[in-house]
Amino acid sequence: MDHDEAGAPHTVEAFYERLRRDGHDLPKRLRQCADYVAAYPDKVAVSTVAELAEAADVPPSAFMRFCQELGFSGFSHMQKLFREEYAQKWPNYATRLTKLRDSGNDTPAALLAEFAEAGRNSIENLARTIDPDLLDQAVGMLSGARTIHLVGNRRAFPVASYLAYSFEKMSIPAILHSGVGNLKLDNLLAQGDAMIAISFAPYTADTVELAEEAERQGLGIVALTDLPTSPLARLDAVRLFVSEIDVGAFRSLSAALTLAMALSVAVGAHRRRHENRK
Amino acid sequence: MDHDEAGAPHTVEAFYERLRRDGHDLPKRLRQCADYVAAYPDKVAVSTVAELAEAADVPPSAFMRFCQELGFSGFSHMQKLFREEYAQKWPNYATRLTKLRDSGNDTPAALLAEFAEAGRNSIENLARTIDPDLLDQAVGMLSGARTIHLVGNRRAFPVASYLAYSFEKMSIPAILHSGVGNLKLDNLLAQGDAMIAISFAPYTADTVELAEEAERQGLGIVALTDLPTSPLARLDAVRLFVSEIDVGAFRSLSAALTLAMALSVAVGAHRRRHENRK
DNA sequence: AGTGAATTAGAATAAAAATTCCAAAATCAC
DNA sequence: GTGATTTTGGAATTTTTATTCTAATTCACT
Repeated sequence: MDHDEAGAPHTVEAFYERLRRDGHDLPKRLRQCADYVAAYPDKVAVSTVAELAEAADVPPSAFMRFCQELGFSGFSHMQKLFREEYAQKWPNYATRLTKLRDSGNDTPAALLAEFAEAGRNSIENLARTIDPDLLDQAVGMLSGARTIHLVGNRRAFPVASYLAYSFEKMSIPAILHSGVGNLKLDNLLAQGDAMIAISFAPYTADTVELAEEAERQGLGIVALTDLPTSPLARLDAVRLFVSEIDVGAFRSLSAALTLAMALSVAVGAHRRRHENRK
Repeated sequence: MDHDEAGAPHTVEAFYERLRRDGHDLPKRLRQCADYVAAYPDKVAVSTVAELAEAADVPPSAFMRFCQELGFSGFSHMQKLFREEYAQKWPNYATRLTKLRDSGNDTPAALLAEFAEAGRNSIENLARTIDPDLLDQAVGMLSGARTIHLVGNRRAFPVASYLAYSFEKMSIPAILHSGVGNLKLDNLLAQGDAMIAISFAPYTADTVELAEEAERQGLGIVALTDLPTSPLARLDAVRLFVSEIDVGAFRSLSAALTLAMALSVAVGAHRRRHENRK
C-alpha cells in the first residue's frame, strides 16, 4: 500500500507534532535533519539548504529528502512555513519579558520571567567579578590532583552532581560525596587528591566538616561559596565567590552552575594539554 | 567633494542610526524603501528583494540602489546584517571555542566567558519561547498531585535534584528517583501522583522507562526535555522544551535549571494559595 | 557471504534571486 | 523653456540556491 502521504503541516506547531510522531523511525541522515531543525527552528527561516545541511552535518540532498518526507514539495515550501511564523514571533526579548511579567504577578510565566532575569544577571555578574588568576589557580590545582572530591549538599548538591557528571564524561577521576547511607567517606581522602567544596548560606555542617578534614590532611581545596564570611572561606583554599540574585525567598543557581561548567571543562582541557605534551 | 561614503553599518542598531540621519534627504523611491524598512524591519531577514520592493511599492532596482546608498554592496549584504542579528543568539560556539584555542586565549577565564554567554542566551531563549499556557498546565497538574516523582539521570540529574531540594524546602512531598542501589521504585507510583521526567539527548533509558511506567499507571506527567523528537515527547504529558546552547562538546544547563526553579516555586505558590482558600 | 531494498552523496540541472545597465522620465537651475 | 543632472523602471545578465538524478553504499535478511 502507499506511503503515509499525509499532506504537509500547515503550521509550525503541526510540524513539531509530525516530528514527534514520525521523527523516530527516520533513517539516520533524515533523523539528523529532524534533530537539527527541532533544536534550531529559528535558523530555518533565515538560512539556505546548504547552510542548514552543513549545520546538520548532512549533504544538501539529504535535507531535501527530509523536507519531502514530511510532505512538503521541497525546502522552499517548508521554509515558507517558518518564515510566516517568524513575523509574529519576533518581538524581542525585552518586550516578551515585559509581557510575561505583566501577565499577573504570580502566574508561572511571570515567575519564569523573574527567574530568567535573575539568572541572566547573576551570570553576568559572575563573569564580571571573577578573578582570572584565582580561576587559573583552581584549574591548576585540580588538574594536578589524582582524584577530585566533590562535596556539596542541599542547594549546592546540584552543582556538585553536575561536576560529577562533567568529570565522568571527561574520564577524570572524581568522587561525589553524596552522603548516601550516611557513610563517612573521610578515609577516601588521600595525599595528592583535591576537593571542590560547595556551600551557600545557611552552610551545611557536613560539607564544612568534610572540607575541614580535607584541609587537615593537606588536600588542595577549591571553595565555591557565596560570601567571604562563609565558613568555607576560612579554609586554606582557592576561594571562588559566586553571588546569586534572589527571587523572593529563592535564589538562582545559574551562576554557580556556570562557574562549575567552566571550571570542569577548563580542568579537562588542561589535563589533555598536559597529557599530549609529555 | 565626495558623497558621505561612510562604510556599511555593522549592526542593525547602526543601521537605524544611519536611517535616522540620512533617511530624510533621499530621493522619493529610496525614501519609500527607507520608510518601509523602518516600519517592518523584521521582514528584511526573511524576504527577497522582489517581495520587499513590492511591499514598499518600488521596483526591485530601486531597492537595490537603496541598499547601495547605505553603503552595502547590495541587498544580500544588508540582509546578512538582519539575519545575523536574528540568529546571533545561537552562534556556533564550537567554532568560537576552536578560535579561542587557536588564538592561544584558551584560559579558564575565556572559557568562563563562553559559558556565561551561552547560559545567558539559553535563558533568554527559554523566556522567549516557552508557552505560558503549557506552564500553567504543568503547574496545575503538579499542584494537584499527592506526591511528585522526580526522574532525571546523568546531565538531567542536577535539575532533578534541584527540584527535590526546592520541593522539600516548601514541604511539598516529592521523591527523587536517584537510582541509588539500583532499586526499582516503580511500585512507589500511586494513583494521584505526578511525575516530572527530565531527559536530554542522548536519552537515558532508565528515565524513559520509568516515565513510560508512570504513563501506563495514568499518572500526570510533566516532560522536561530538549527536542520534539525526544522519547519523552511521545508520552501523554505536558511537554516543556528547553534547548540549550552548546559550548564545544558541552552543553549549558542554565535554562533547564531556570525552568525548574520557576516551575517548583510556581507549584509552591499555587498550593499555598489553594490551602488558604479553603 | 550473498541478495535485494533502502539510503545516501555528490554531480548535473533547473529555478529563483540578486545585481547591473541603460534608455526614458522627471527634476532642477537658470 | 532649455539643457544638464538626477532619478527611475524594467529588461538583460550573473550569481546563488533549490531540486533532481544516478551510481555507490549501507543495511536487513537469509
